[in-house]
Amino acid sequence: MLDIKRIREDYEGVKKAVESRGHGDFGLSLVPELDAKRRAVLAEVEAMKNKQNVDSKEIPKLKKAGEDTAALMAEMKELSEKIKEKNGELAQVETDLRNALLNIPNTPYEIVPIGESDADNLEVKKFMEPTQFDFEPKAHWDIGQDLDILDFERAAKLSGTRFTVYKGLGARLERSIINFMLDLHTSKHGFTEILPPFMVNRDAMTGTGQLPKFEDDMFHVPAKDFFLIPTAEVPVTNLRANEIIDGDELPVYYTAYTPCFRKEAGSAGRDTRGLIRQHQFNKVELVKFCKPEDSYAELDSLLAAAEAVLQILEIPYRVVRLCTGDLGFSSAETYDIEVWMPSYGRYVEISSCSNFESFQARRANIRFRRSAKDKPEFVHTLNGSGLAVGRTCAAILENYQQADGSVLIPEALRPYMGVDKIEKK
RNA sequence: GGAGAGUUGUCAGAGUGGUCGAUCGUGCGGCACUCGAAAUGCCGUGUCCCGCAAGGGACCCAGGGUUCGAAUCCCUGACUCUCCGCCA
Repeated sequence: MLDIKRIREDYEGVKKAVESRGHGDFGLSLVPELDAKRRAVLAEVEAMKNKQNVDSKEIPKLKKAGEDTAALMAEMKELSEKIKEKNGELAQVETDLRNALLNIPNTPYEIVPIGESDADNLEVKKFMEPTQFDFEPKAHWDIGQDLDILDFERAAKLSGTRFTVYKGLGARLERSIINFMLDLHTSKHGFTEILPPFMVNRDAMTGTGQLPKFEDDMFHVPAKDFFLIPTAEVPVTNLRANEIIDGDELPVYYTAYTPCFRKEAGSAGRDTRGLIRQHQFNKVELVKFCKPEDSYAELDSLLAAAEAVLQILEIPYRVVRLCTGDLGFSSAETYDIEVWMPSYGRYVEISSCSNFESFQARRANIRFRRSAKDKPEFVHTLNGSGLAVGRTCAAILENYQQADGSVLIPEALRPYMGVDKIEKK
């Protein structure tokens, strides 16, 4: 959520920033009028309430003096009804204003390139060259089926398309990747491990920006009005909702493994094979809370922590800075890490590292106090995948495949796997 | 799932219709005393909104209701605790 004061003071600047995303003004133009109306109605209501407060204090005094209060009380009754009416009007304007604000995306950071789609993203770094093979490499879905470690057909029997069953060393590989990532981030990068609920309420989903706009992308559990989390970002960021964090505690670093659930509603026909786009996938997430002045340095170190995973696993990747048109709703700046996927013949997103500045903090009401004397301020929140586990698994299968159909296990995973190779039985 | 109790400021814990934003204690900040500290004493200590300001409004789990007036009464919901049931 954008700061209403900022919209008031720099409407043109905010408008320009929001429109740089390329999808209109997201209803921003409704805000000034709603804001003005809210303040006008608020002033009226408060004036009436002031009269009510002052006059109703007279009643016990009059009663004590033995005077008749019937006339005054009748008058007050009338006022009370007017207040109720005006209050309804105020509540309506406030709801309208809040809804308008909740549907406006974050303003892109100044260095975000202007662009329409992922074609306009800017490559800022590259690690290793794309893997070369002296044989015809296979796609991970074929490798997985040939080695009997991935079973898409039986998964379809259980849950339909976009689900996978991992089997044997496949299941073990997925679990090894999760443990490797968590161990790396907790022991080398200073993150505290969190194991959160996988279902959350509406407030949490609104706090990080998934609601109200993207309800259709989420799996909903009607029995309790819960949502299956689309990313650990939701429970982990909202862990600190409605808190005032002691300034000395910042920055706070959390990491969490969770499954993620997404409808993938708008992506029919895309990535229908393999592990790339699933309704349920595993992810290790990194979340940070920090002081505003530190957030861009924290984004750099967050990105570095995520990159470290692929560097240690020795898998080729590149980093791109997303352009305005590709930037997520809540984000002010995002770097995507894209891993080399031989079956696609291109780089595929495996992590998205974003600085949300105060956008989520304002929605979820996450503040901090620099010292005991200072007023609370909103923190900046950041998060990034560290990394998507299923895609990492796919990248390992494809980049580490051998001519004989086996797959070598990256050195760093061998202690977790107990074997150095997956081969056909 | 059934029955009961509870949810108040950093914490602990009063308050059952009218100067209650809220007693007392504790914590925290400041001052005094002290060589320094402890102990003690004094003062100050929530958040949000509107307003240039003066000031005003709101918040005692959340949302409704009753009333001239609600932390206090009523209804609904969430959560916590105890007992029973069920269960990994």
